[in-house]
Order: sequence, then structure tokens, then C-alpha cells
Amino acid sequence: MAYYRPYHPPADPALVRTLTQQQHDMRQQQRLEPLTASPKLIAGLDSSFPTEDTILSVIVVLTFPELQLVEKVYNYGPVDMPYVPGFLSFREAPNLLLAYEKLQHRPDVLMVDGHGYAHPRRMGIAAHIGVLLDMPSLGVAKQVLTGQHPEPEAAPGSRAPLTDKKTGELIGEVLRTKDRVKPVFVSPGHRLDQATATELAWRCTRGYKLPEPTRLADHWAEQFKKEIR
DNA sequence: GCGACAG
DNA sequence: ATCTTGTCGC
Repeated sequence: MAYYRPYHPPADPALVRTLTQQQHDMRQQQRLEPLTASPKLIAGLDSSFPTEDTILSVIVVLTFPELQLVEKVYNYGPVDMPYVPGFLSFREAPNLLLAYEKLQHRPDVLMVDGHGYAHPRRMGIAAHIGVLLDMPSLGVAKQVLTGQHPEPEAAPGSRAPLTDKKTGELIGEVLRTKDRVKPVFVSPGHRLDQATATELAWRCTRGYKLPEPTRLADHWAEQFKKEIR
């Protein structure tokens, strides 16, 4: 069905060089380790674009493992950075951080819409935000950015490894959250490991393709969009 | 040189 | 991400 593949306008080489260096620097701060205590509150982060030059970032906070919504906030602002594959965080993270400041609750983990470690330089938006806030984070993406993987089994809960084609390193896991639906890509961002990331994503799944944190953030973005005008 | 390319 | 019609299945 994908007869056409998206075309991405060439990005400014100088800008790409700067951002790449910034990601390498941030990676020095990244730590992937087992999560010590079970989280009590988990947040879901997602952004949408009402117009081509404005961004709407939403953050929802749910209890864990009950997954009851306890808070939802958003921040609406301008966007200057264009979308460049591999540098999504520089376009969305700033506004997400502004939304985070409005939060009254202190979540224990952040589930971000996009990749974490499963990134060319292991610094996807989930890792980017986790490092900046120095908080445990994981990424849940709907499409692969880099890496190869076999198809996970049909049964919900099935996993398949996402590996770097060159090094063979495990960079994420493909998780089948729903029967007969394309799987999601889970990877750690900061302060937690792959096993924890996948387990959390699965324990947050309630019959939909997307885990509740990310799914609800996306859902509320639609509601807040009306509130804006 | 030829593809691939989160949201 | 966003736009956008019809269609399939529970």
C-alpha cells in the first residue's frame, strides 16, 4: 500500500552537525539501568500540530498499575524547528517541557510518543526528555526509525527484538499489543532498561494498540485542540 | 552511489 | 504530524 514514501526536504547541513553533536553530548548523561521501585504514577507525553507553525503538547498522569487518570495538562505554542528524521526532539521537546512545568503531580516514569534508545545515535525524544529532566523514561513508537526485526507472534504480549543491522546490538523491542494490528516499538530512554520498558508498556496496555499513557495523551490532544479556539 | 527516514 | 472517502468487522 505504501506506494509513495515520504519525502523529507534537505536539512541545513550546519544545523544537522550542531544537533548531532548535541545528541552525542547528551548521550554521555544517559543511563540505562533496572528501575528500582515500582512506579506509582506514570505520565504519557504526546504532541500534535494544529497549524504548521504551532504545537500542542499534552501530558497525562495515570496511577500505576490501575491506570486511572489523575491529571492532564497542555501547552500550546509556536514551533520554529522543521521536522527532520532523527531530530524530532528538537522540534517537540521544548514545548513538552513547558507543559511538564504545569504539572501538579510528580510522575515516577515518562512514556513518550516516539523512540528512546532505538535511534541512530541512541537519543530519541524519549531519551532526550528523560536526560533533560533526569527522570526514568521510555519511548513507544508506531513506526520504526532505525534497526531491523522479525515479526512478533500474533498473540498479544508477543515480543521480537529490534536490532542494529551493523552491530547486532539490541536497541528496542517490537511489542504486539493487539491482535491483528501492527505492533509498537518500545525502547528505554533514561534510568530504566529494555526489560523494564517493555514490561511497563505491556502492563499499561488495555486492548488498544497504544498503551494507556500515550493513548490518552493523544486523545486529550484532540479535546484541547478545540479549547484553543 | 542507493535506500531509509519517529512525529 | 496533517489531510481525507469509503469500507470492513465486531
